[in-house]
Amino acid sequence: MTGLEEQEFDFDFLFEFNQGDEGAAAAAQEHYSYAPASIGSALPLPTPHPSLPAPCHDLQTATAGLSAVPASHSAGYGAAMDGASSGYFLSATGIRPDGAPALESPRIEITSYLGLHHSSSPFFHDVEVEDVLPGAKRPTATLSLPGLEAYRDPACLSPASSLSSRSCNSEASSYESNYSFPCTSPQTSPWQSPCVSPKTTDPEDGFPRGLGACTLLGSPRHSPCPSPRASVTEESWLGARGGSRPASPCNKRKYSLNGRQAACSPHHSPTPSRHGSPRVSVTDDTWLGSTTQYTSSAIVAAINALTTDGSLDLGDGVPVKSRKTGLEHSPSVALKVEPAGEDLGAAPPAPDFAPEDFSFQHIRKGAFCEQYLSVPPHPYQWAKPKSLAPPSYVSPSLPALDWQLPSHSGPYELRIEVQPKSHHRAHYETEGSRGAVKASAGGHPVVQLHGYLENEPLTLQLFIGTADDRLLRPHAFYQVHRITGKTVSTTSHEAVLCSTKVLEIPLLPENNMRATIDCAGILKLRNSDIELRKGETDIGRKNTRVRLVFRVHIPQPSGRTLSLQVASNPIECSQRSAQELPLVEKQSADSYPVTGGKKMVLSGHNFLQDSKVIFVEKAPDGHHVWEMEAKTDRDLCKPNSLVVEIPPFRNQRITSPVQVSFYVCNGKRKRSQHQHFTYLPANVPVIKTEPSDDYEPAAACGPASQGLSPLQRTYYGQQLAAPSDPGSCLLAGFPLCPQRSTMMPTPHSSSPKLHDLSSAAYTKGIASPTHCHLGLGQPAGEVPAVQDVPRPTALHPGAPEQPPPTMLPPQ
DNA sequence: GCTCTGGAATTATGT
DNA sequence: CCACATAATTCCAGA
Repeated sequence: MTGLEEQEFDFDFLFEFNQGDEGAAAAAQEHYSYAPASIGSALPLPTPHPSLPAPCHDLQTATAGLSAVPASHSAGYGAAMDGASSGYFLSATGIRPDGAPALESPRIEITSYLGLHHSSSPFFHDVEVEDVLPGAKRPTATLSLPGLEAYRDPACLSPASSLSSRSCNSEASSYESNYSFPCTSPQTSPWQSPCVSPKTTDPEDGFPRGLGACTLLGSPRHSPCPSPRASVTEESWLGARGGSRPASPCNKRKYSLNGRQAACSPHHSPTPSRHGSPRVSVTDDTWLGSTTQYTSSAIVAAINALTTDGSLDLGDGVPVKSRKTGLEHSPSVALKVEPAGEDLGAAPPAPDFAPEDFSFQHIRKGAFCEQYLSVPPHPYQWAKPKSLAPPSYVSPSLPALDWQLPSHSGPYELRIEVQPKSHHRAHYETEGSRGAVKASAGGHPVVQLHGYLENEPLTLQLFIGTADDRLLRPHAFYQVHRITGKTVSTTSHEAVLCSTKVLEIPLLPENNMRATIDCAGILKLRNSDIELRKGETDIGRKNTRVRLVFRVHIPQPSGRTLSLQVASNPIECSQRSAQELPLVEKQSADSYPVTGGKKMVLSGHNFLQDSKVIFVEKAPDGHHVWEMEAKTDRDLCKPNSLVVEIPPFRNQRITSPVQVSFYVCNGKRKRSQHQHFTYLPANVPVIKTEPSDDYEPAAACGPASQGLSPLQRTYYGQQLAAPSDPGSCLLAGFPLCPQRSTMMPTPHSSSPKLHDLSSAAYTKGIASPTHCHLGLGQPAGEVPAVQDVPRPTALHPGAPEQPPPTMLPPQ
């Protein structure tokens, strides 16, 4: 709350961070040989990388931009990163122009990358692009280009997405150590920074209320596409694509075969990691494994965090297709897409806002964008589109999208009053919009900021986040899609942050800081487009659950900005799942003594009389240690509810809580996501204690307990710490989920908790050395709500990483 | 004429 | 390398 506290937090955070970094760094080095030098230096790099910024189009441009901008934000981030950093950053920042060192590394990678591509040929397009660009820059530029295009813009493919989310932030988040740090980090930082930098420093000023500005710079890439789809008029796409399908598929496959490798190699060069199978990473197992890696990932994360945008993406990430599309489509894209206006990119700021926009919006855009974005004209064709890109502003100071933020702090609480339906069929770029996300009871989700008594309107940011067990972060395969039309009553504006589309919705005092979200649809990006991105480690297959993530940035008297965030319950976005797969939305109990026997009511969808409920205990390595089919009451089974008897745990003598999971199975491969459940020692009181119990045990037990992932532990701990939450924990019917239910946000077990944490809690968690060592990024996961404007960064805890073994989504 | 949808054909990917 | 199953994408058509 107060400044003091906040400061403390930050402080702690930093402190840890540093430690963490070191550790991480060390780890990283261990893992990656190349890393050492590069990493260390790299991080600092913050420098922008020319390439990055470049948004989109032009290398040149980008470059220019970079230098020009220097990266404010990078600085900020940088600081965060290196521990020492702060100082470090500063210097860097100030200096920063190019930070030679940093650049170098990136460049190198890039170059290679390019070269590879060319040679590899798979990505022809890229080549072309490059050609366009002046050779000199190429190295850097190259990267950017890809990214840009990738970005989707145009038509592309997954424009937005492509980079999507993660790029910036996430990567790190990504967690996976696999990454090629080398590549990534360097790139990332550099790039991003560039983006940010522009203005970075104070972005805030510009933003009035917290918006976020966006950024686009980074966006450059975005811009291009930003919405390509979003606005999408898909038409363009269609046209462009021609054989759209072919394209993607083809590409994809190719990639997988060649492309990927090719790509990898290049990229990899630096990094070995990525190994070709990014996909792998996703799986649970992977995670588990990765856990150890945290450190490295943490580093990466940090880096990413620092960098605002996801440079990586751009560079490598972009799939060939994208490029292609970009080239091909861009023209069209530019035209069409944006006309709509809204979407980003295209149009200049003005359009969107138009009448509706509020003054503040205008302010932002105009001012910010321009300020920050001063994007040079684009020489190249495709450049145009990009330039059009919207104005997003990135404010360096604002927390990266993959940072974990609390939902409440002091008097403020950002709450989802009406949750979205658990199913929403996302639309592809090739399709028309499938409408806005709706509430289960009809109507639309509603979000409200409580405790805000000022008269200044604020901006509510909305983006599509992940719904797996890992820390919440922008979803790489889905983007929010702005819906407009007569049926939409809520004004909104689309911006792109680090390749993640963000819908900005005004929160007005006259409306009690409450907003009905009837303007948000969900766009599905082709897996093939995203998976090819350079830093992308997540796999799209079966990764169809998302959460709506809302953020609000509240200016504080002290000049800092308090950022709050809440995530909705998970939303299944695939067509098939909506029709066949069982889905558990709620469970009447989150924990129970090992004796079992209690009836638990599951609410959700697609339950059948033949549905089976399987309880599973996984070892840290992901292997199933125990499986038990629970008894279900067929008579009470309804499509939306299922009564199951909690089976006795295999070990009746546990002394600390053991986390397991269960899922509903309708046959063969029709299984729901795993739901968390905690078995308590026989004599432990069920209800309230849970959190605490879990926590302790977890800590004590260590991995063995397995069930508890680091994250969870953290969460629990946090909860405990936070006074406020505790109550919530109990939720009437749903102990575990309390948060969900109560608070709202969190869908999956873990995340929710995070959100709830109070700042204090937050701090706490982070602070604990333990966490750091663990690598947890978890702690890091959450970031202090308040940030100094200037400081942007910091910490990014970045490291989100931590994947709890258990948590991983099963599927 | 256009958007929103539900359904389903095709294509891609994993085993 | 083929066949089969399942997931992902693209198309269609009706409201």
